[in-house]
Amino acid sequence: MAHVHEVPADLTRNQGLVLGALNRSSGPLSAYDILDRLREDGLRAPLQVYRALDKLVERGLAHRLESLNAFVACADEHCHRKGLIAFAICEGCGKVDEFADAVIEERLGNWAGAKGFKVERTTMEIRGKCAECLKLAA
Amino acid sequence: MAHVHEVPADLTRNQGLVLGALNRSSGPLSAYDILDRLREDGLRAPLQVYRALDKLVERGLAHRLESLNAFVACADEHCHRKGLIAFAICEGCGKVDEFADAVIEERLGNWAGAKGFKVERTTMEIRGKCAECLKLAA
DNA sequence: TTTCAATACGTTATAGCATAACACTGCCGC
DNA sequence: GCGGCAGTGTTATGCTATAACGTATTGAAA
Ligand SMILES: [Zn+2]
Ligand SMILES: [Zn+2]
Ligand SMILES: [Zn+2]
Ligand SMILES: [Zn+2]
Repeated sequence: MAHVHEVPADLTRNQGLVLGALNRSSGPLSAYDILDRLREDGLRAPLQVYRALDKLVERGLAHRLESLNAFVACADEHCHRKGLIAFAICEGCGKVDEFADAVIEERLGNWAGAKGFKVERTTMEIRGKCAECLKLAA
Repeated sequence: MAHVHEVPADLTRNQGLVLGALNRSSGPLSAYDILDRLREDGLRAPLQVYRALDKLVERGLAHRLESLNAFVACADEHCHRKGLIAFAICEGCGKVDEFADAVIEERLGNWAGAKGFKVERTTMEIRGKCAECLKLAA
């Protein structure tokens, strides 16, 4: 199990609930998944979840996985949105591994510099099978 | 304007129409955008477009941009789905630049090798502003 | 040539993801 | 107090994608 951030004290109620749901999950959750898990806590509409997610993602406490239309809690102790983050997503068990790579970041920076392109954010998602799932399938 | 593939002869009617629409567009199109542009040609349902897109993407003639839920025609003469492809998407004008980087690919390969992760496909999308749009804003 | 499998097609209905618009609340600085 | 700002709650709506059905076409195997 990867590192789990302590929950910052200044989150609002809804933000705390949503981050809690993400932290308790073993894999990515869609906004509607989250909503379903928080109905008992009083959440009723998708927008309540999306608004909380926006803030969490903005602060680097959660990440959006574009290729899944889903979200995960940040699993990297040092992450908090400095620099490029890559995700490896297992199609077998759904687990997500989060990592950073300075060389890749530099490489992208070079490309952007050469083209005069100003990078605002980068999505990098690897889909495949994790070691455990490969072992099981063998 | 980037290179445009000649349209392979063995495409079905619907596939040809969809690829045509993508080729004529200056930017990414959603499946529903494509549908709207092809109603005159007889297309009526999203599924007709999605099915064609599936085949085109499979063959490397088009690409899906996960962060936009949209599609582009392949713009790289050599592309055809060998290896990792990265996309730089301008938030200003919508233009998409497609490129490959062997170093990044190798780097990801290394990470995957070390983790025992089997890569099946990779999404890499840079969002930002292209040189032209930056010039205009200045 | 019949038969069978594979592939594409057309249509309706439905599921899943995301935001617009509006009203209201509580908080903090002025 | 007042004005601004961030958060909230709610309803309605829009966009993206697939399920499930049946039909048509094609191209080999039998
Ligand atoms: Zn993180
Ligand atoms: Zn796995
Ligand atoms: Zn391409
Ligand atoms: Zn631009």
